[in-house]
Amino acid sequence: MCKLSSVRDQRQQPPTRRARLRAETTREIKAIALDHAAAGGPDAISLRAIARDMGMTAGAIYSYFPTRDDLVTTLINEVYEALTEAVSAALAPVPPEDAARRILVWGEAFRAWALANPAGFKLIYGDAVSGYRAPEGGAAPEPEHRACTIVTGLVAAAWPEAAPTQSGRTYEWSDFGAALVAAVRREYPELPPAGVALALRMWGRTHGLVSLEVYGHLGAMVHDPAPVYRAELLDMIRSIGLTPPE
Amino acid sequence: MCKLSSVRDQRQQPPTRRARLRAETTREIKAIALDHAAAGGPDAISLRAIARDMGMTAGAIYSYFPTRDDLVTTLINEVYEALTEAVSAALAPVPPEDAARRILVWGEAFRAWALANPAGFKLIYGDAVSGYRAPEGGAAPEPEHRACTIVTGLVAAAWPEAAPTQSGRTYEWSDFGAALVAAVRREYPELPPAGVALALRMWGRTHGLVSLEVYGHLGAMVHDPAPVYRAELLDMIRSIGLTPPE
DNA sequence: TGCGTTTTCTACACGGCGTTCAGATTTCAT
DNA sequence: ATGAAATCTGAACGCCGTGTAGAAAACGCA
Repeated sequence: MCKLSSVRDQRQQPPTRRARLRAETTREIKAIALDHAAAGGPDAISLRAIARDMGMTAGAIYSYFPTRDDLVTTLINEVYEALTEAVSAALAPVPPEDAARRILVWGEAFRAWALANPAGFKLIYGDAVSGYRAPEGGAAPEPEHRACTIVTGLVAAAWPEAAPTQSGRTYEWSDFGAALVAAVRREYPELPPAGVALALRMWGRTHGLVSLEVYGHLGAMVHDPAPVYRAELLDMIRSIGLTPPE
Repeated sequence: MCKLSSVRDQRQQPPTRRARLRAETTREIKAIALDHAAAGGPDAISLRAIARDMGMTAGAIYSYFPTRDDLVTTLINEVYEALTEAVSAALAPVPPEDAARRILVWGEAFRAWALANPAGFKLIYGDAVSGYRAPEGGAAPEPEHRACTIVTGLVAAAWPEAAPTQSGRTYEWSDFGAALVAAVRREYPELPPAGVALALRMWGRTHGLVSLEVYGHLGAMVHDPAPVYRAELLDMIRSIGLTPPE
Protein backbone atom coordinates (compact mmCIF):
# COMPACT_ATOMS: atom_id res chain seq x y z
CA MET A 1 0.00 0.00 0.00
CA CYS A 2 1.42 3.29 -1.02
CA LYS A 3 0.10 6.59 0.17
CA LEU A 4 0.11 8.53 -3.04
CA SER A 5 -0.70 11.77 -1.27
CA SER A 6 2.61 11.89 0.48
CA VAL A 7 3.24 15.51 -0.36
CA ARG A 8 0.22 16.50 1.69
CA ASP A 9 1.07 20.05 2.72
CA GLN A 10 3.92 22.12 1.42
CA ARG A 11 4.05 24.40 4.45
CA GLN A 12 7.59 23.18 5.14
CA GLN A 13 10.04 25.69 3.72
CA PRO A 14 12.64 23.04 2.89
CA PRO A 15 10.61 20.23 1.32
CA THR A 16 11.94 16.94 2.50
CA ARG A 17 14.47 15.20 0.37
CA ARG A 18 11.88 12.54 -0.36
CA ALA A 19 9.42 15.11 -1.63
CA ARG A 20 12.05 16.63 -3.87
CA LEU A 21 12.98 13.29 -5.34
CA ARG A 22 9.36 12.41 -5.77
CA ALA A 23 8.58 15.63 -7.59
CA GLU A 24 11.59 15.15 -9.81
CA THR A 25 10.66 11.57 -10.65
CA THR A 26 7.07 12.57 -11.36
CA ARG A 27 8.31 15.28 -13.66
CA GLU A 28 10.60 12.85 -15.43
CA ILE A 29 7.82 10.32 -15.93
CA LYS A 30 5.61 12.93 -17.53
CA ALA A 31 8.44 14.31 -19.64
CA ILE A 32 9.40 10.89 -20.99
CA ALA A 33 5.76 10.05 -21.60
CA LEU A 34 5.38 13.23 -23.65
CA ASP A 35 8.58 12.42 -25.52
CA HIS A 36 7.22 9.01 -26.41
CA ALA A 37 3.93 10.56 -27.47
CA ALA A 38 5.71 13.06 -29.67
CA ALA A 39 7.87 10.35 -31.19
CA GLY A 40 5.41 7.56 -31.80
CA GLY A 41 1.97 9.04 -31.25
CA PRO A 42 -0.02 9.15 -28.03
CA ASP A 43 -0.44 5.40 -28.16
CA ALA A 44 3.28 5.02 -27.51
CA ILE A 45 2.68 6.03 -23.90
CA SER A 46 3.36 2.74 -22.13
CA LEU A 47 4.36 2.30 -18.53
CA ARG A 48 6.89 -0.35 -19.43
CA ALA A 49 8.56 1.79 -22.05
CA ILE A 50 8.70 4.78 -19.72
CA ALA A 51 10.14 2.65 -16.92
CA ARG A 52 12.67 1.17 -19.33
CA ASP A 53 13.87 4.65 -20.25
CA MET A 54 14.22 5.50 -16.57
CA GLY A 55 16.02 2.31 -15.56
CA MET A 56 13.10 1.19 -13.48
CA THR A 57 10.47 -1.51 -13.52
CA ALA A 58 6.97 -0.83 -14.71
CA GLY A 59 5.51 -1.46 -11.29
CA ALA A 60 7.52 1.38 -9.80
CA ILE A 61 5.43 3.92 -11.66
CA TYR A 62 2.46 2.87 -9.61
CA SER A 63 4.05 4.71 -6.73
CA TYR A 64 3.48 7.92 -8.66
CA PHE A 65 0.27 7.31 -10.59
CA PRO A 66 -2.39 4.87 -9.39
CA THR A 67 -2.96 3.72 -12.94
CA ARG A 68 -1.91 4.42 -16.48
CA ASP A 69 -5.12 6.28 -17.20
CA ASP A 70 -4.36 8.71 -14.38
CA LEU A 71 -1.01 9.44 -15.97
CA VAL A 72 -2.72 10.02 -19.28
CA THR A 73 -5.30 12.29 -17.68
CA THR A 74 -2.51 14.31 -16.10
CA LEU A 75 -0.74 14.56 -19.42
CA ILE A 76 -3.91 15.68 -21.19
CA ASN A 77 -4.36 18.42 -18.62
CA GLU A 78 -0.79 19.65 -18.94
CA VAL A 79 -0.85 19.56 -22.71
CA TYR A 80 -4.19 21.33 -22.85
CA GLU A 81 -2.83 23.94 -20.51
CA ALA A 82 0.20 24.37 -22.75
CA LEU A 83 -2.16 24.92 -25.67
CA THR A 84 -4.17 27.62 -23.91
CA GLU A 85 -0.98 29.26 -22.74
CA ALA A 86 0.48 29.28 -26.24
CA VAL A 87 -2.68 30.87 -27.57
CA SER A 88 -2.81 33.39 -24.74
CA ALA A 89 0.82 34.31 -25.31
CA ALA A 90 0.16 34.91 -28.99
CA LEU A 91 -2.85 37.00 -28.08
CA ALA A 92 -1.11 39.09 -25.43
CA PRO A 93 0.56 41.69 -27.68
CA VAL A 94 -2.59 42.33 -29.72
CA PRO A 95 -4.57 45.28 -28.30
CA PRO A 96 -7.99 44.39 -26.91
CA GLU A 97 -9.72 46.90 -29.18
CA ASP A 98 -8.56 45.16 -32.34
CA ALA A 99 -11.15 42.42 -32.16
CA ALA A 100 -10.71 41.31 -35.75
CA ARG A 101 -6.96 40.94 -35.49
CA ARG A 102 -7.32 39.10 -32.18
CA ILE A 103 -9.54 36.52 -33.82
CA LEU A 104 -7.09 36.13 -36.66
CA VAL A 105 -4.13 35.74 -34.32
CA TRP A 106 -6.06 33.31 -32.14
CA GLY A 107 -6.94 31.14 -35.10
CA GLU A 108 -3.43 31.09 -36.48
CA ALA A 109 -1.92 30.42 -33.05
CA PHE A 110 -4.24 27.48 -32.56
CA ARG A 111 -3.30 25.95 -35.90
CA ALA A 112 0.40 26.63 -35.36
CA TRP A 113 0.36 24.91 -32.00
CA ALA A 114 -1.55 21.93 -33.37
CA LEU A 115 0.86 21.46 -36.26
CA ALA A 116 3.85 21.80 -33.94
CA ASN A 117 2.35 19.34 -31.44
CA PRO A 118 0.27 16.86 -33.40
CA ALA A 119 0.59 14.22 -30.69
CA GLY A 120 -0.64 16.71 -28.13
CA PHE A 121 -3.55 17.68 -30.33
CA LYS A 122 -4.54 14.04 -30.77
CA LEU A 123 -4.10 13.47 -27.06
CA ILE A 124 -6.53 16.28 -26.28
CA TYR A 125 -9.11 15.93 -29.01
CA GLY A 126 -8.76 12.33 -30.12
CA ASP A 127 -8.95 8.81 -28.81
CA ALA A 128 -5.42 7.82 -29.52
CA VAL A 129 -4.46 6.09 -26.26
CA SER A 130 -5.41 2.39 -26.41
CA GLY A 131 -7.87 1.60 -23.69
CA TYR A 132 -8.03 5.01 -22.10
CA ARG A 133 -11.29 5.94 -20.39
CA ALA A 134 -11.58 9.57 -19.35
CA PRO A 135 -12.88 10.26 -15.85
CA GLU A 136 -16.43 11.54 -15.58
CA GLY A 137 -16.66 15.21 -16.41
CA GLY A 138 -14.07 14.82 -19.12
CA ALA A 139 -10.32 14.42 -18.97
CA ALA A 140 -9.44 18.11 -18.67
CA PRO A 141 -12.46 20.22 -17.73
CA GLU A 142 -10.50 23.20 -16.45
CA PRO A 143 -8.27 23.81 -19.49
CA GLU A 144 -11.21 23.12 -21.74
CA HIS A 145 -13.26 25.78 -20.01
CA ARG A 146 -10.35 28.16 -20.17
CA ALA A 147 -9.97 27.54 -23.89
CA CYS A 148 -13.67 28.04 -24.38
CA THR A 149 -13.57 31.22 -22.32
CA ILE A 150 -10.80 32.61 -24.50
CA VAL A 151 -12.98 32.24 -27.58
CA THR A 152 -15.90 33.72 -25.74
CA GLY A 153 -13.72 36.70 -24.86
CA LEU A 154 -13.01 37.23 -28.53
CA VAL A 155 -16.71 37.19 -29.24
CA ALA A 156 -17.43 39.53 -26.32
CA ALA A 157 -14.99 42.08 -27.69
CA ALA A 158 -16.65 41.89 -31.07
CA TRP A 159 -20.20 41.71 -29.79
CA PRO A 160 -21.28 45.26 -30.68
CA GLU A 161 -20.59 44.48 -34.32
CA ALA A 162 -21.44 40.78 -34.13
CA ALA A 163 -24.82 41.03 -32.43
CA PRO A 164 -26.79 42.16 -35.50
CA THR A 165 -25.43 39.19 -37.47
CA GLN A 166 -26.68 36.65 -34.90
CA SER A 167 -30.39 37.34 -34.95
CA GLY A 168 -31.34 34.00 -36.45
CA ARG A 169 -32.09 32.01 -33.38
CA THR A 170 -32.55 32.77 -29.69
CA TYR A 171 -30.66 30.98 -26.95
CA GLU A 172 -31.16 30.76 -23.20
CA TRP A 173 -28.52 30.47 -20.53
CA SER A 174 -30.06 27.14 -19.65
CA ASP A 175 -29.00 25.82 -23.04
CA PHE A 176 -25.38 25.77 -21.94
CA GLY A 177 -23.32 23.99 -19.32
CA ALA A 178 -23.44 25.49 -15.83
CA ALA A 179 -19.68 25.86 -15.42
CA LEU A 180 -19.30 27.61 -18.76
CA VAL A 181 -22.23 29.93 -18.07
CA ALA A 182 -20.81 30.87 -14.68
CA ALA A 183 -17.43 31.71 -16.15
CA VAL A 184 -18.87 33.69 -19.03
CA ARG A 185 -21.31 35.75 -16.93
CA ARG A 186 -18.55 36.55 -14.50
CA GLU A 187 -15.99 37.59 -17.09
CA TYR A 188 -18.21 39.08 -19.78
CA PRO A 189 -21.42 40.24 -18.08
CA GLU A 190 -22.69 42.10 -21.10
CA LEU A 191 -22.60 39.04 -23.41
CA PRO A 192 -25.97 37.36 -24.09
CA PRO A 193 -26.38 33.60 -24.57
CA ALA A 194 -26.25 33.99 -28.32
CA GLY A 195 -22.64 35.10 -27.89
CA VAL A 196 -21.76 31.78 -26.30
CA ALA A 197 -23.36 29.93 -29.17
CA LEU A 198 -21.33 31.99 -31.59
CA ALA A 199 -18.15 31.23 -29.64
CA LEU A 200 -18.84 27.49 -29.83
CA ARG A 201 -19.42 27.77 -33.56
CA MET A 202 -16.15 29.64 -34.01
CA TRP A 203 -14.36 27.02 -31.96
CA GLY A 204 -15.80 24.29 -34.14
CA ARG A 205 -15.09 26.19 -37.31
CA THR A 206 -11.38 26.43 -36.63
CA HIS A 207 -11.21 22.97 -35.10
CA GLY A 208 -12.52 21.39 -38.28
CA LEU A 209 -9.82 22.35 -40.74
CA VAL A 210 -7.04 21.99 -38.16
CA SER A 211 -8.23 18.54 -37.16
CA LEU A 212 -8.46 17.40 -40.77
CA GLU A 213 -4.97 18.71 -41.39
CA VAL A 214 -3.42 17.15 -38.28
CA TYR A 215 -4.92 13.77 -39.08
CA GLY A 216 -3.63 13.95 -42.63
CA HIS A 217 -6.93 14.20 -44.45
CA LEU A 218 -6.10 17.53 -46.05
CA GLY A 219 -2.68 16.67 -47.40
CA ALA A 220 -4.02 14.62 -50.30
CA MET A 221 -6.44 17.38 -51.22
CA VAL A 222 -4.45 20.60 -51.04
CA HIS A 223 -0.69 20.98 -50.99
CA ASP A 224 -0.63 23.90 -48.57
CA PRO A 225 -3.65 24.17 -46.30
CA ALA A 226 -2.46 27.47 -44.85
CA PRO A 227 -4.15 29.80 -47.37
CA VAL A 228 -7.38 27.83 -47.16
CA TYR A 229 -7.34 28.11 -43.39
CA ARG A 230 -6.47 31.79 -43.58
CA ALA A 231 -9.37 32.37 -45.96
CA GLU A 232 -11.65 30.59 -43.53
CA LEU A 233 -10.51 32.83 -40.68
CA LEU A 234 -11.02 35.98 -42.74
CA ASP A 235 -14.44 34.79 -43.82
CA MET A 236 -15.30 34.05 -40.21
CA ILE A 237 -14.25 37.53 -39.15
CA ARG A 238 -16.31 39.02 -41.93
CA SER A 239 -19.30 36.88 -41.07
CA ILE A 240 -19.57 38.39 -37.59
CA GLY A 241 -19.62 41.96 -38.82
CA LEU A 242 -15.95 42.84 -38.50
CA THR A 243 -13.61 43.98 -41.23
CA PRO A 244 -10.66 41.61 -41.47
CA PRO A 245 -7.14 43.02 -41.07
CA GLU A 246 -4.83 43.58 -44.07
CA MET B 1 2.01 -20.31 -47.09
CA CYS B 2 -1.36 -19.19 -48.16
CA LYS B 3 -2.20 -17.60 -51.47
CA LEU B 4 -4.46 -14.83 -50.39
CA SER B 5 -5.55 -14.07 -53.93
CA SER B 6 -7.35 -17.36 -54.28
CA VAL B 7 -10.47 -15.83 -55.75
CA ARG B 8 -8.49 -14.58 -58.71
CA ASP B 9 -11.11 -14.51 -61.47
CA GLN B 10 -14.82 -14.82 -60.97
CA ARG B 11 -15.48 -15.93 -64.51
CA GLN B 12 -16.75 -19.24 -63.18
CA GLN B 13 -20.52 -19.17 -62.97
CA PRO B 14 -20.64 -21.54 -60.00
CA PRO B 15 -17.90 -20.25 -57.70
CA THR B 16 -16.18 -23.11 -56.01
CA ARG B 17 -17.32 -24.21 -52.64
CA ARG B 18 -14.05 -22.91 -51.22
CA ALA B 19 -14.59 -19.49 -52.71
CA ARG B 20 -18.08 -19.30 -51.26
CA LEU B 21 -16.88 -20.27 -47.83
CA ARG B 22 -14.01 -17.87 -48.08
CA ALA B 23 -16.27 -14.96 -49.02
CA GLU B 24 -18.65 -15.81 -46.22
CA THR B 25 -15.86 -16.05 -43.65
CA THR B 26 -14.36 -12.78 -44.83
CA ARG B 27 -17.74 -11.12 -44.52
CA GLU B 28 -18.17 -12.53 -41.03
CA ILE B 29 -14.76 -11.32 -39.89
CA LYS B 30 -15.54 -7.80 -41.02
CA ALA B 31 -19.03 -7.87 -39.54
CA ILE B 32 -17.80 -9.04 -36.15
CA ALA B 33 -14.98 -6.51 -36.22
CA LEU B 34 -17.48 -3.73 -36.85
CA ASP B 35 -19.69 -5.05 -34.06
CA HIS B 36 -16.77 -4.94 -31.67
CA ALA B 37 -15.89 -1.45 -32.84
CA ALA B 38 -19.45 -0.28 -32.32
CA ALA B 39 -19.57 -1.86 -28.87
CA GLY B 40 -16.21 -0.93 -27.41
CA GLY B 41 -14.74 1.63 -29.74
CA PRO B 42 -12.46 1.02 -32.72
CA ASP B 43 -9.70 -0.08 -30.37
CA ALA B 44 -11.75 -3.15 -29.52
CA ILE B 45 -10.92 -4.56 -32.95
CA SER B 46 -8.63 -7.44 -31.97
CA LEU B 47 -7.88 -10.52 -34.01
CA ARG B 48 -8.05 -12.72 -30.95
CA ALA B 49 -11.45 -11.40 -29.93
CA ILE B 50 -12.82 -11.76 -33.44
CA ALA B 51 -11.49 -15.29 -33.70
CA ARG B 52 -12.94 -16.12 -30.30
CA ASP B 53 -16.37 -15.01 -31.46
CA MET B 54 -16.04 -17.15 -34.54
CA GLY B 55 -14.79 -20.26 -32.77
CA MET B 56 -11.42 -20.00 -34.45
CA THR B 57 -7.85 -19.33 -33.50
CA ALA B 58 -6.32 -15.93 -34.04
CA GLY B 59 -3.84 -17.30 -36.52
CA ALA B 60 -6.62 -18.46 -38.82
CA ILE B 61 -7.52 -14.88 -39.66
CA TYR B 62 -4.16 -14.57 -41.37
CA SER B 63 -5.60 -16.70 -44.15
CA TYR B 64 -7.96 -13.82 -44.92
CA PHE B 65 -6.01 -10.68 -44.07
CA PRO B 66 -2.21 -10.55 -44.19
CA THR B 67 -2.14 -8.43 -41.05
CA ARG B 68 -4.43 -6.69 -38.63
CA ASP B 69 -3.77 -3.32 -40.22
CA ASP B 70 -5.02 -4.63 -43.57
CA LEU B 71 -8.25 -5.64 -41.91
CA VAL B 72 -8.53 -2.20 -40.37
CA THR B 73 -7.83 -0.54 -43.70
CA THR B 74 -10.56 -2.62 -45.30
CA LEU B 75 -12.96 -1.66 -42.53
CA ILE B 76 -12.13 2.01 -42.90
CA ASN B 77 -12.86 1.82 -46.60
CA GLU B 78 -16.19 0.07 -46.10
CA VAL B 79 -17.26 2.43 -43.34
CA TYR B 80 -16.24 5.48 -45.32
CA GLU B 81 -18.20 4.13 -48.24
CA ALA B 82 -21.21 3.65 -45.99
CA LEU B 83 -20.88 7.29 -44.95
CA THR B 84 -20.79 8.62 -48.49
CA GLU B 85 -23.70 6.38 -49.42
CA ALA B 86 -25.76 7.60 -46.47
CA VAL B 87 -25.10 11.18 -47.45
CA SER B 88 -25.83 10.52 -51.11
CA ALA B 89 -29.08 8.80 -50.18
CA ALA B 90 -30.16 11.76 -48.10
CA LEU B 91 -29.26 14.08 -50.95
CA ALA B 92 -31.03 12.06 -53.64
CA PRO B 93 -34.58 13.39 -53.17
CA VAL B 94 -33.50 17.03 -53.02
CA PRO B 95 -33.71 18.65 -56.47
CA PRO B 96 -30.39 19.75 -57.95
CA GLU B 97 -31.59 23.33 -58.39
CA ASP B 98 -32.17 23.82 -54.68
CA ALA B 99 -28.51 24.35 -53.87
CA ALA B 100 -29.15 25.85 -50.45
CA ARG B 101 -31.36 23.01 -49.29
CA ARG B 102 -28.89 20.47 -50.64
CA ILE B 103 -26.15 21.96 -48.50
CA LEU B 104 -28.39 21.92 -45.48
CA VAL B 105 -29.42 18.33 -46.04
CA TRP B 106 -25.83 17.30 -46.68
CA GLY B 107 -24.66 18.85 -43.43
CA GLU B 108 -27.42 17.34 -41.36
CA ALA B 109 -26.96 13.93 -42.96
CA PHE B 110 -23.27 14.02 -42.17
CA ARG B 111 -23.88 14.84 -38.53
CA ALA B 112 -26.70 12.30 -38.24
CA TRP B 113 -24.48 9.54 -39.60
CA ALA B 114 -21.61 10.50 -37.33
CA LEU B 115 -23.80 10.50 -34.22
CA ALA B 116 -25.35 7.18 -35.22
CA ASN B 117 -21.94 5.63 -35.93
CA PRO B 118 -19.44 7.29 -33.58
CA ALA B 119 -17.08 4.33 -33.80
CA GLY B 120 -17.13 4.55 -37.56
CA PHE B 121 -16.48 8.27 -37.45
CA LYS B 122 -13.50 7.75 -35.16
CA LEU B 123 -12.29 4.92 -37.34
CA ILE B 124 -12.31 7.19 -40.39
CA TYR B 125 -11.17 10.48 -38.98
CA GLY B 126 -9.31 9.55 -35.80
CA ASP B 127 -6.43 7.47 -34.57
CA ALA B 128 -8.45 5.13 -32.48
CA VAL B 129 -6.88 1.77 -33.40
CA SER B 130 -3.81 1.10 -31.23
CA GLY B 131 -0.78 0.70 -33.41
CA TYR B 132 -2.47 1.19 -36.75
CA ARG B 133 -0.38 2.70 -39.52
CA ALA B 134 -2.29 3.67 -42.63
CA PRO B 135 -0.78 2.66 -45.98
CA GLU B 136 0.82 5.39 -48.03
CA GLY B 137 -1.73 7.46 -49.82
CA GLY B 138 -4.08 7.27 -46.88
CA ALA B 139 -6.29 4.48 -45.62
CA ALA B 140 -9.26 5.16 -47.86
CA PRO B 141 -8.35 7.42 -50.78
CA GLU B 142 -11.29 6.48 -52.98
CA PRO B 143 -14.13 7.11 -50.52
CA GLU B 144 -12.37 10.23 -49.36
CA HIS B 145 -12.25 11.56 -52.87
CA ARG B 146 -15.87 10.65 -53.37
CA ALA B 147 -16.82 12.48 -50.20
CA CYS B 148 -14.81 15.47 -51.28
CA THR B 149 -16.39 15.38 -54.71
CA ILE B 150 -19.85 15.44 -53.17
CA VAL B 151 -19.07 18.68 -51.37
CA THR B 152 -17.53 20.09 -54.50
CA GLY B 153 -20.74 19.25 -56.34
CA LEU B 154 -22.68 21.28 -53.81
CA VAL B 155 -20.35 24.20 -54.40
CA ALA B 156 -20.57 23.79 -58.16
CA ALA B 157 -24.36 24.00 -58.04
CA ALA B 158 -24.11 27.17 -55.97
CA TRP B 159 -21.20 28.71 -57.85
CA PRO B 160 -23.15 31.38 -59.77
CA GLU B 161 -24.18 32.89 -56.43
CA ALA B 162 -21.05 31.86 -54.52
CA ALA B 163 -18.43 33.16 -56.92
CA PRO B 164 -18.77 36.86 -56.00
CA THR B 165 -18.29 36.00 -52.31
CA GLN B 166 -14.96 34.21 -52.96
CA SER B 167 -12.93 37.01 -54.48
CA GLY B 168 -10.49 37.29 -51.60
CA ARG B 169 -7.73 35.06 -52.78
CA THR B 170 -6.83 33.39 -56.04
CA TYR B 171 -6.07 29.67 -56.34
CA GLU B 172 -4.47 27.61 -59.05
CA TRP B 173 -5.24 24.06 -60.02
CA SER B 174 -1.70 23.22 -59.04
CA ASP B 175 -2.54 24.09 -55.45
CA PHE B 176 -4.62 20.94 -55.14
CA GLY B 177 -4.04 17.22 -55.32
CA ALA B 178 -3.91 15.72 -58.78
CA ALA B 179 -6.58 13.08 -58.17
CA LEU B 180 -9.01 15.61 -56.75
CA VAL B 181 -8.38 18.06 -59.58
CA ALA B 182 -8.96 15.37 -62.18
CA ALA B 183 -12.27 14.32 -60.64
CA VAL B 184 -13.47 17.90 -60.24
CA ARG B 185 -12.57 19.04 -63.75
CA ARG B 186 -14.25 16.00 -65.18
CA GLU B 187 -17.45 16.30 -63.18
CA TYR B 188 -17.78 20.06 -62.85
CA PRO B 189 -15.87 21.61 -65.75
CA GLU B 190 -17.17 25.11 -65.10
CA LEU B 191 -15.88 25.26 -61.52
CA PRO B 192 -12.67 27.28 -61.00
CA PRO B 193 -10.00 26.37 -58.42
CA ALA B 194 -11.49 28.78 -55.92
CA GLY B 195 -14.54 26.54 -55.83
CA VAL B 196 -12.43 23.61 -54.63
CA ALA B 197 -10.96 25.75 -51.89
CA LEU B 198 -14.46 26.71 -50.81
CA ALA B 199 -15.50 23.06 -50.80
CA LEU B 200 -12.59 22.15 -48.56
CA ARG B 201 -13.51 24.97 -46.20
CA MET B 202 -17.11 23.80 -46.05
CA TRP B 203 -15.94 20.28 -45.38
CA GLY B 204 -13.80 21.50 -42.52
CA ARG B 205 -16.50 23.77 -41.20
CA THR B 206 -18.96 20.93 -40.74
CA HIS B 207 -16.29 18.50 -39.63
CA GLY B 208 -15.29 20.73 -36.74
CA LEU B 209 -18.51 20.82 -34.76
CA VAL B 210 -19.37 17.21 -35.56
CA SER B 211 -15.94 16.02 -34.48
CA LEU B 212 -16.11 17.97 -31.22
CA GLU B 213 -19.54 16.52 -30.54
CA VAL B 214 -18.62 12.93 -31.36
CA TYR B 215 -15.57 13.09 -29.11
CA GLY B 216 -17.65 14.52 -26.28
CA HIS B 217 -16.11 17.96 -26.12
CA LEU B 218 -19.38 19.74 -26.80
CA GLY B 219 -21.50 17.92 -24.25
CA ALA B 220 -20.08 19.83 -21.30
CA MET B 221 -20.59 23.13 -23.09
CA VAL B 222 -24.05 22.97 -24.60
CA HIS B 223 -26.82 20.55 -23.76
CA ASP B 224 -28.10 20.16 -27.31
CA PRO B 225 -25.54 20.89 -30.04
CA ALA B 226 -28.17 20.48 -32.78
CA PRO B 227 -29.34 24.12 -32.92
CA VAL B 228 -25.76 25.37 -32.81
CA TYR B 229 -24.84 23.11 -35.68
CA ARG B 230 -27.96 24.11 -37.60
CA ALA B 231 -27.12 27.77 -37.10
CA GLU B 232 -23.63 27.09 -38.44
CA LEU B 233 -25.07 25.43 -41.55
CA LEU B 234 -27.46 28.30 -42.18
CA ASP B 235 -24.67 30.82 -41.70
CA MET B 236 -22.52 28.84 -44.08
CA ILE B 237 -25.25 28.84 -46.72
CA ARG B 238 -25.68 32.57 -46.25
CA SER B 239 -21.94 33.20 -46.43
CA ILE B 240 -21.75 31.80 -49.95
CA GLY B 241 -24.48 34.02 -51.30
CA LEU B 242 -27.46 31.70 -51.01
CA THR B 243 -30.63 32.29 -49.04
CA PRO B 244 -31.11 29.52 -46.50
CA PRO B 245 -34.33 27.45 -46.62
CA GLU B 246 -37.20 27.95 -44.15
C1' DT C 1 21.87 7.18 17.87
C1' DG C 2 18.70 3.77 16.86
C1' DC C 3 13.98 2.07 15.90
C1' DG C 4 9.69 1.75 13.60
C1' DT C 5 7.10 3.55 9.88
C1' DT C 6 6.46 4.94 5.22
C1' DT C 7 7.83 5.10 0.64
C1' DT C 8 9.98 3.23 -3.24
C1' DC C 9 11.31 -0.35 -6.04
C1' DT C 10 12.11 -5.29 -7.82
C1' DA C 11 10.60 -9.79 -9.17
C1' DC C 12 7.18 -12.47 -10.65
C1' DA C 13 2.59 -13.78 -12.20
C1' DC C 14 -1.75 -13.19 -14.90
C1' DG C 15 -4.30 -12.42 -18.96
C1' DG C 16 -4.50 -9.60 -22.96
C1' DC C 17 -2.52 -8.41 -27.60
C1' DG C 18 -0.29 -9.20 -32.90
C1' DT C 19 2.47 -12.22 -35.25
C1' DT C 20 4.93 -16.40 -36.83
C1' DC C 21 5.58 -21.26 -37.75
C1' DA C 22 5.28 -26.30 -38.09
C1' DG C 23 2.10 -29.59 -38.88
C1' DA C 24 -2.52 -31.56 -39.49
C1' DT C 25 -6.63 -31.43 -42.17
C1' DT C 26 -9.59 -30.29 -45.75
C1' DT C 27 -10.65 -28.95 -50.54
C1' DC C 28 -9.64 -28.56 -55.28
C1' DA C 29 -7.88 -29.45 -60.01
C1' DT C 30 -6.23 -32.83 -62.85
C1' DA D 1 -6.64 -41.12 -57.25
C1' DT D 2 -2.91 -38.08 -56.51
C1' DG D 3 -0.51 -33.95 -55.67
C1' DA D 4 -0.99 -29.06 -54.83
C1' DA D 5 -3.14 -25.41 -52.50
C1' DA D 6 -5.87 -23.47 -48.93
C1' DT D 7 -7.36 -23.57 -44.22
C1' DC D 8 -6.94 -24.19 -39.45
C1' DT D 9 -4.73 -25.52 -34.79
C1' DG D 10 -1.57 -25.03 -31.13
C1' DA D 11 2.37 -23.41 -29.33
C1' DA D 12 5.71 -19.93 -29.03
C1' DC D 13 7.75 -14.95 -28.87
C1' DG D 14 7.69 -10.46 -27.18
C1' DC D 15 4.84 -6.67 -26.25
C1' DC D 16 1.28 -4.53 -22.99
C1' DG D 17 -1.32 -2.95 -18.07
C1' DT D 18 -2.01 -4.53 -13.71
C1' DG D 19 -1.59 -6.64 -9.42
C1' DT D 20 1.12 -8.82 -5.10
C1' DA D 21 4.87 -10.00 -1.94
C1' DG D 22 8.78 -8.66 -0.14
C1' DA D 23 13.29 -6.24 -0.07
C1' DA D 24 15.62 -1.93 0.32
C1' DA D 25 15.94 2.75 1.26
C1' DA D 26 14.64 7.18 3.45
C1' DC D 27 12.32 9.34 6.91
C1' DG D 28 10.55 11.11 11.66
C1' DC D 29 10.98 10.73 16.35
C1' DA D 30 12.57 9.05 20.69
